[in-house]
Amino acid sequence: MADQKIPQVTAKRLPLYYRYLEKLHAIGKQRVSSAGLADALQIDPATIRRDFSYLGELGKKGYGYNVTYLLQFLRDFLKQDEVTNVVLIGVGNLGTALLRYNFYRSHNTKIVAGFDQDVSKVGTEIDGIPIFAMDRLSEVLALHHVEVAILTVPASVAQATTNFLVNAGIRGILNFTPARLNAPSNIRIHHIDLTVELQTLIYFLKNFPAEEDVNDFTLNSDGDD
Amino acid sequence: MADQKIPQVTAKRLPLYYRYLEKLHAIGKQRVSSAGLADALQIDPATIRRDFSYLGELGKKGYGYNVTYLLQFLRDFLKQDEVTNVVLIGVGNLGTALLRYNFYRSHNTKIVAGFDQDVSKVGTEIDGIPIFAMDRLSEVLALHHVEVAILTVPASVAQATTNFLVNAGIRGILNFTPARLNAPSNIRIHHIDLTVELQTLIYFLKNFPAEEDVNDFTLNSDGDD
DNA sequence: GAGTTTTTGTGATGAAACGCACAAAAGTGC
DNA sequence: GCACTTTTGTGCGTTTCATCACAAAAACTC
Ligand SMILES: NC(=O)c1ccc[n+]([C@@H]2O[C@H](COP(=O)([O-])OP(=O)(O)OC[C@H]3O[C@@H](n4cnc5c(N)ncnc54)[C@H](O)[C@@H]3O)[C@@H](O)[C@H]2O)c1
Ligand SMILES: NC(=O)c1ccc[n+]([C@@H]2O[C@H](COP(=O)([O-])OP(=O)(O)OC[C@H]3O[C@@H](n4cnc5c(N)ncnc54)[C@H](O)[C@@H]3O)[C@@H](O)[C@H]2O)c1
Repeated sequence: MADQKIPQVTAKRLPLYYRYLEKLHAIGKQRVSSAGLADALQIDPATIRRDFSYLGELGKKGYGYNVTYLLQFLRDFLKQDEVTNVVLIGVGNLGTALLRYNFYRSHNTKIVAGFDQDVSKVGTEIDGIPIFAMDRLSEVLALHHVEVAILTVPASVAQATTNFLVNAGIRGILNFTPARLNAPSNIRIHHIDLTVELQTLIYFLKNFPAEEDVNDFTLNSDGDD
Repeated sequence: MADQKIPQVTAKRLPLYYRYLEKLHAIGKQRVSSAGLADALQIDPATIRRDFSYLGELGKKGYGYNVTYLLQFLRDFLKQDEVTNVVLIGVGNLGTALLRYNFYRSHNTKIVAGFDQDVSKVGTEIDGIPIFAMDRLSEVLALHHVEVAILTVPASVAQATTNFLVNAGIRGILNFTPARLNAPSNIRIHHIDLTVELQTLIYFLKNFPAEEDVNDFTLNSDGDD
């Protein structure tokens, strides 16, 4: 793989570009400029060009970017033809919504199984996705080559569940609980804290009424966050 | 309001501090150091001290921070005693999960109503929260002094719905749809793109297997914002 | 109460990301 | 095929955020 060090923020924007290019391709558009992308995605055109420049010289001066070529390039780069299987732990309100939302329909990610402690849920299916008891975890991970888990259990059991997941071989966790999880440093954890997102929006609204927009993918979060 | 310019990232971390201080207070802890907070929240202690320093000199050298005092200070600063009413537009899978999750239980934010186009949903209640038709929006906003909306409609109607919301007086939108919304610059929009979050996690996992953790609020950055 | 330890608040430095501005290349029009 | 327009790729200054490192202050110890 010829992927050098791509800045974190760039890696977060690539799926956005990819998604919009799919849309352009679907409506038969042949070419697009950084300015065109900028309008649609509300990202500075220079930032977009810089992002692409990390991947190579993908455009042509005076022309812009060829939609089909760029789309294919990003598909390869993001490995969009390989399907990634994931599991979901905690089939409650939020977990059920995520199971029902079929990521696979529009993306290369598939939730292959749900897990829950509640015996009344075990053995059922949600939109064709089977729900298992926790003690079947290792088995299912091995069968479907799963390394990523979505965590939607109550915060009180989040750490214990994490330990269990790590032990079973999970390497990445998308954590929806408000708990800050401890795990070995080779385990990648992204936090999505919906309560904080809402609180932060309200805070900015109350305190900086007429500020400019700020893109906010999870700083996630955020992170990123 | 004695709030100067607080860095964006700091504003996103304050609710995290607040939440943890509540927990400490509940178990009767009197004092906490930046190192103690750092351990629990996985944020560098210098960053934490710097964050607090924007708000004033809240700690005491050689002692740390008084939990009760700091909690009260943050409560005031974040205006945690004022309840903020919000509405939710699009009572589908995700919308229903959010309605069922009572933000109010642990925070100062209350979803007072849901709205949906689907007549079979209008007139029902979810956990005591009434669901209205879209044409009742202005009325409900005025009644409850609502300025913030959570948007969980299909992406295809997201822009039209946004226009409608802005027109009705909404000033802040927490957008769960993958659409990039256009709105006047005085409207604050935060994006939470769950698909991108998942894709980004997988990307990092595939390409940088043994990297260090990166906080990702939403930014979530958000991050993400 | 003198000496030791703890811990803050912040100056200084570094790292990451953003976006201006422009040369160079390619396309378009006549 | 010449003049003009479009648009990329990137050098570079700016902004934003993270973290080191340390003096100063307060708290403990005995
Ligand atoms: N629902 C939301 O809108 C929302 C919003 C913000 C944050 N969250 C967070 O997301 C998480 C899930 O929220 P929810 O509303 O879906 O809660 P929920 O109670 O509806 O669902 C939790 C599920 O986890 C299962 N569970 C409990 N202990 C378990 C264990 N040890 N192992 C496996 N499964 C277990 C329960 O049986 C239940 O099905 C919580 O941490 C919550 O704080 C949810
Ligand atoms: N469910 C998830 O886990 C998930 C994950 C990622 C992104 N999303 C995004 O969140 C949004 C909602 O997802 P969902 O799974 O809840 O979808 P859904 O189809 O279950 O719910 C959408 C709801 O919006 C209502 N609606 C449709 N048009 C409307 C209009 N013009 N005005 C008012 N209401 C209208 C529908 O009646 C429905 O109740 C989508 O944009 C989706 O892309 C959802």
